[in-house]
Amino acid sequence: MDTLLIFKALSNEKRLLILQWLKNPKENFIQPQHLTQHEHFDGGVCVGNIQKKAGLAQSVISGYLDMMQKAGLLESKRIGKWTYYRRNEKVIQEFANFIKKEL
Amino acid sequence: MDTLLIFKALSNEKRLLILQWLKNPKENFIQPQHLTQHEHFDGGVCVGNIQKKAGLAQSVISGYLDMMQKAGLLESKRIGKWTYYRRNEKVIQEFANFIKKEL
DNA sequence: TTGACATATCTATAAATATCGATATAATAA
DNA sequence: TTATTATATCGATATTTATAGATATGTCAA
Repeated sequence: MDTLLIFKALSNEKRLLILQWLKNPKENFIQPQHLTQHEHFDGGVCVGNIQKKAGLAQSVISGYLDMMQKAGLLESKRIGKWTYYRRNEKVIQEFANFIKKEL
Repeated sequence: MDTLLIFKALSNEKRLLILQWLKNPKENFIQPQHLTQHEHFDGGVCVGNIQKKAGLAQSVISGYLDMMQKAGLLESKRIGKWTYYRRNEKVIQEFANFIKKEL
């Protein structure tokens, strides 16, 4: 876990919000029609819907999500045309423990 | 508590280290001779000693410490010529709770 | 009061980050 | 195959951050 990368990823208001929004995808994002039941990536939201909610250019959001994934905060899966992103709870938990014990 | 300010303050390696060093001032910094017992600011380390440990210019460290104080992570007290900085455990605890519950 | 020292503030520059629009790539639909 | 849609990458520019050195301010000691 690269703690510094995580702090950098979260030192931006929109990225911090995105991580929090992803705690409740159903309440915070338009629900996609694209997914059939069996290819579900549970809790995942496609780039376009995150972009609509965040209100920044598509290229910006794509870069943000990539950065957050590289920090370990998110994980993604491409299904057809769409890339779905969701929280990586394991890393987030690890980070929370680091804060509690080492910070 | 301004969470975003805290994340920004900690999104820099040296600032993150300073906060961690201040958990154990005696082990991490030269002990100052300047303080008499009664005017002690327990756990506080003067700017110059933090600067020596961090290895950046004095003006940079002064700015870092000010930024960390504005974020609430540190508190300071001027005693004579020296300004002592120490951790603000209350805010750090609050931040840890935020991470655990809201992140 | 002057000199020395600790810290804070100011100025300048280089590097990193934020952001957009345009284009490239990948997948699907017609 | 071609057009359309979703996402990723590229190129450009503006803003922010990192950093140093110079100077100002505050405090103490001679």
